[in-house]
This record gives sequence, C-alpha cells and structure tokens, in this order.
Amino acid sequence: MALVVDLCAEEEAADEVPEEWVRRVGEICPCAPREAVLASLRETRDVACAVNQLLDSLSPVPRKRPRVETASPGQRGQEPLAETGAKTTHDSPAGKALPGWGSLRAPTARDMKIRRGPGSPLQPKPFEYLVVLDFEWTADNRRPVKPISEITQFPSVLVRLAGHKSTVIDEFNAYVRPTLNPILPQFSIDLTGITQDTVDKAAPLEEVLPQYLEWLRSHGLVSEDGRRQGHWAICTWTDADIGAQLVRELSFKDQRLNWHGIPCDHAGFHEPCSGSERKRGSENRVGALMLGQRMQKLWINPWWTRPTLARQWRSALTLNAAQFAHILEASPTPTEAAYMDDPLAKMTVAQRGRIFQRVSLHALAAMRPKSKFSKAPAGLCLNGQRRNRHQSEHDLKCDGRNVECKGTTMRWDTFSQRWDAMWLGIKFHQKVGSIDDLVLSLHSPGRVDVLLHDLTSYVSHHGVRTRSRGHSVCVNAGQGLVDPAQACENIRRKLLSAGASLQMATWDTHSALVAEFIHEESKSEAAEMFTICYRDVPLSQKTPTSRALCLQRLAFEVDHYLHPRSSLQYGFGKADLVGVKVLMRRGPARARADWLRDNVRVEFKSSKLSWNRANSCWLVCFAGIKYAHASEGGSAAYDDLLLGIYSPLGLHLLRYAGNVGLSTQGVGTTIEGYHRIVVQGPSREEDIAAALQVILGKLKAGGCEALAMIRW
DNA sequence: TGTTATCAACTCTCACACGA
DNA sequence: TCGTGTGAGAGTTGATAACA
Repeated sequence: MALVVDLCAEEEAADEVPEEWVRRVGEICPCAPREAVLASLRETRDVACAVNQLLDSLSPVPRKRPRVETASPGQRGQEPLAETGAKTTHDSPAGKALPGWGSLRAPTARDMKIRRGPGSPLQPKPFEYLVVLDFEWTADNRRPVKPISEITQFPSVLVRLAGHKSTVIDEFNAYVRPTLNPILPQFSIDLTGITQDTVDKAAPLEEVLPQYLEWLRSHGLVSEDGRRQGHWAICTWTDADIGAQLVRELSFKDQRLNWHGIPCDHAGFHEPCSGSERKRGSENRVGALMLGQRMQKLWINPWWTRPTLARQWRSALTLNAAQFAHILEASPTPTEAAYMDDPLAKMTVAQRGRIFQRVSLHALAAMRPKSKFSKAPAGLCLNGQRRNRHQSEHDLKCDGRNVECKGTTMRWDTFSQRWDAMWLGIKFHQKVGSIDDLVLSLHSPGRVDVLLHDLTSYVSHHGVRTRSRGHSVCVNAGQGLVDPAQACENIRRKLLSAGASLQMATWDTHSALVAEFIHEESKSEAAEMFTICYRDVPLSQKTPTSRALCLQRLAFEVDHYLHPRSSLQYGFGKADLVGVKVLMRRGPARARADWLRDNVRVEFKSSKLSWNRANSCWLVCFAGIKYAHASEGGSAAYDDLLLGIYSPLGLHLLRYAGNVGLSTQGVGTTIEGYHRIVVQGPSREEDIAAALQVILGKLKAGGCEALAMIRW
C-alpha cells in the first residue's frame, strides 16, 4: 500500500523529517519501531524530491526549489505520476518495498486533513493579491501565423483579494509592436480591436517586459533582486497566455524573463468563461474582480494547478473540498440520525441483506426445528449461462417449499413525514417456482423483527420494474408518529393484523447472534478494504443512494463553475407523466436528465472505487445508464454524460465519450434499457492511487475528458 | 493468465396519485 | 387529511463466461 507524498518546497528543504509525519505514521502503524519509521520517511521524502525534480523538468515554467536530491536514472523516463504525486512502495527506485511499511494502507481522510485540512499549516493560504493577466496576440483565420504569433497587448489588473470586497488596485497596459510580422492581419484587428497604428507606435516586447517588472516592483510585489514578495500569483484565463504564447515567443526570440520567485506558479484557469466573457474581462475591471473572487472562493492552489503535476489532469480544475462544505457537511437526515448507534446500519446494503437472510433462516429453523433446509438451485441466466449462487430465484428450500427472504430498514419519509418500510423486488408470480413462504426482516433502530408474510397483505406494484424485478410490500407507520420504536410497532401490528402473517422472532441489533453475523461480514476482503481505505473520508458514512445524491450536487456545482455563462436547470423533464396503472409527474428526483445546461441534457453517474475480490482489483461501475435504448427512440436519454469517481483521494469528474467499458446489464437492459460502464484497475494492484491512475488512463484513452477533481 | 463483458441479486431514496 | 399504493430514480456486490 502507499502513503501519499506531496511535499511543499519548505518540506523538501528541511533536513529532518517533520515530527508530524512520524506521529501520523505511528498512529497508522503503531507496531513499527520509531527508527524504522524515520528511515522509511527519509527514503520516501527523497523519492518524492526526485519526483518533484522530474516534474520540474517537464514544466515549461521553472519552479524554485530549495533542495532537490538526485533522481535515479530510471525515473527520468517514467510516465507522470498520479495527480496526487502518490508513490507506492514498490515504485521505489530500488524496486523493493520500503522497510517498516508492510501494514500501511492508502491515506485516510485524517492523513489528508493533516496535509490539507482547514487550519493546517500545509493548507494553502488564500492569496492576498492576484495579478490578472490577459495577452492579446496576432492571429489569422486564413492561415497559421508563421513563424509564431506575437503578443500585441500586455495588460494586467492588480486585485486585492477580500472576498466580495475585493478591489482593483491598479492596472498596467502596454501595447507591443510585433517584429516578426509587423503588419497585423485584418482578422487580428477585428478580433482584438488593436489597430496597426497602435502597434506601430508601441515598443517591442523586450522593452515592455522590464516596464512590466517595474510595475510589479512599484507595488511591492517583487523585490529589487527580482524575487516575489508577499503571497500573490499571476492569474490567467487559460494556460495559453503564459504556458503557450509567452513561453513560445520568448523561446523563439531567445529572450529571458526571470520568472523565478515571481509569478512562476501562475494559476491557469481552465475554460472558466466564454470567449466573449474573457474579452470583456480583459477590457474592464469587473472581469478581473470576478475571476479574482472566484479563485479565492475556490482556494485555487498554484501547486495543485501546476501543469506538470499530472499530465492527465493538467487542464482540469482542482478544487478543495472545503469549498463544498455546505454539501459535504450537511446535517444527517432523520433516518441517519435515528440509526447513528445501530451497528447494522453501518454495514453496506449487500452485507445487510445477507445478514437479513441469515437472521431469517435462524428464525425459520427455530420455528420449524424438524424441517430440512437446503440452498435453492441457482438456475440459468437469460443468456443461458449458470447463475451465481446469490442469483438463485429463491433463497432457501424448506421441505421442498420455496422460501424467499427479504429485508428492509425502516426509514423516515420526509415528503410524507412518517416512517415506513418497503420490501422490494419480490417475484410472487413466476411461471416456475413461485414463492411459497416469504420471510420479511424489519430493521428498526436497535432491533430486527422477522415475520412470515401471508403473500397478500400490502402487496403493490413496483412500476416498470415489476416485470423484471417483481412486486413490493409497502407499509407505513402513520403520519405524525415520530418515535421510531412506536413506528416499528405500528408497522408490525399492521402486518400481523392482516391475519395470516406471523411474528417469528425479534433480536436486538447488539445481541450476540446479530453481532456474530456482523463480525463475519466485516471479515470479507472488500469490507476490510472499505473500512481501512474509506475511514473518515467525506460521505463514506452515507448510504449509497444519499451519497450519490450528494455527489450529484457536487457535480452540478462544478459544472456551473465550468460553464458560468450557461443556464443550468436542475431536473430536466420533471413535469413529464409516467406510469401505467397511475399517471404521475416524474418530479425532480427522477427527471429524465439530471440537469439541463442551456439546451444540453446532462446526466451524471457516480461510482465508488471498490475492491473486487473476484478479480482482485479496484474497479468503478456506473450503473443504470440509459444508453440509446429503443424505448428512448434509439437515442441516449442525455447529450452529455458526466462520470464521477468517488475514492479516498477525492472526486474525479470526467465527461464520458466513446464506449470504453460500456456493457449491458442483463434483464435491466432487455426490459428497462439500462447499460453500465465498468472499468477495472490492474489485477492485484492494491494501491489506490496506482489503480486509480490506470482507471483514469483507460477512460482518457477511450476518449473521456478530465474536467475537475475535488480533493478531500 | 489477465482482462473484459455480462448477469442478477441486494437495498435505499424521493415523489406523487388517488380514494375514503 | 390521511392511508395506501405506485413509480422510478439510485449505487453495491459477487460471480461466471468469453476473450486476448
């Protein structure tokens, strides 16, 4: 496993390993001797220094580094690292594991907080000033400008950052005379408004650059010896201004501008504005203020946005989770609050389902001590292949009878203001092997009830899924009943009063039996991976559904940042009518697309990076994608598909393109038209950062575009 | 042998119609 | 107004078969 190493320059410069590091590793790996920890950290820091040197060597803009150790020859030709700069132990130059790191896992959120959390000494300070820089340069729509384009205007606006009270301090504006192609193309004149007469009277670039440096000095931003003073950075609308045009022109003209220590960490901002907005922004102070405020709000960190940090994400926005605290730290829902101390509620849905099955079997065996129980045959899939054991049509055979076990957790319905319980996906009426006995587990805070259902009470349809997934049993506790214990009692009483239903057993969720089942489920490899890697990661305590909704809100906000001039409308098609037995509006929660950006239907899907025991790899699985199904007229139900990968490192946002990982979803595809996208990491690669890099690489190679990343 | 495609089970959440 | 029923959105997990 790996420890993420992301050094700031000061840490590289330090001769000794920070004590904070030693303490953190000690917490994760208490058995490791201190000397071994120190040795490992020193070695890891040295590797990280070498990595930084590699990154610097790729950078078009040099970055001052106080101390860099010699890199091993093999590292120079390596592919760029993951955006985290993470380094696995087996990636060490010697190709061997570092001593004392055997039990270390990927960094937890606590590790990340130490490095980046609000208030941390390593958390980037918001800038005090921004110098908004937006060049104009020659361009022609008929042919490429040979040998290169030249800067024709060198304008800057100095902004003092203070949230909404940010102010423009001063402006610098100088026109520049092109020397390689002195005559401006008409296209360039029309585009920029800069006339031939203006540039003819202007100074060439080599004279403007010192004037610009002097302007920076006059505001105390640069010292006499040309070094940066204070906490500020140059900010450009895109990477093209400095990263492409200025570097290219200076290089061609063999000129040097000492960016060392001045604005070397320019904060490129990837496509934040439309072209017209960019133009307006360069022409007036409002644009500069707007950009300055937005960057301050986003805590844009030049270290993270350095183009060389990761080639894969060089043009993607990198955001801080603190920006989205209103989503990530929202107070728990009434359901979450009620189950705060319930051990069953901490299991995954699949684990809980298996525990419900085992509890049901236990109750059934107690009620029918002389009966013979066996597992139901798995049967065949649609395509004729054998089903898995857990895909069998029934859960049990009891004296030849088909027994189906279903479980549910009682939850608070905010819309109706009541507790209810729904058991879903019950296939009552199959051609072969109908259900003979239906055992329902009802999980309420601190308690599990097991009931034998009469196969008729409270049975309802399940929408379009009834055909493929079966019916549901739905019971509510009645409006106004807030106490979950009373609500559970009401639901139980309703089912039992139906006559034929039977109460089979009741357990406390802290009882020895339930605790044993929970313990056995927690021993699984995937559960262990989840517990270790996602401990304290934002949203990890949420249920999959509510986590997905949070991620969707995050993606919506990021999409808004990426398209600030677009009109975003949440819940496209929410007024459409659906239903066969009953017609009703879709509503925002089940709209046809998640949001509408101008006239583009945007669909967002998220997936947790999960450990797959069967294939021994990390994978992402985006399910339920309405991809070009006949029911949608043969076209997709969206125009723009955004994917969000939720991992212990953060949320990666991509725009899906091509068909990488696209596959069908069994009956979900044949009946409901759902597809899915599955992308796996390398087999037996346990390191999250390494696996994630491969997965992102596959998606990008397949045509997907990296849009943004939110770091936890 | 490793990777990809496929299948189907699991449960959770939100929203609303309709009739008594 | 309340109780009941309906609809459809969501992600997670684990296995097998096919393919390279």
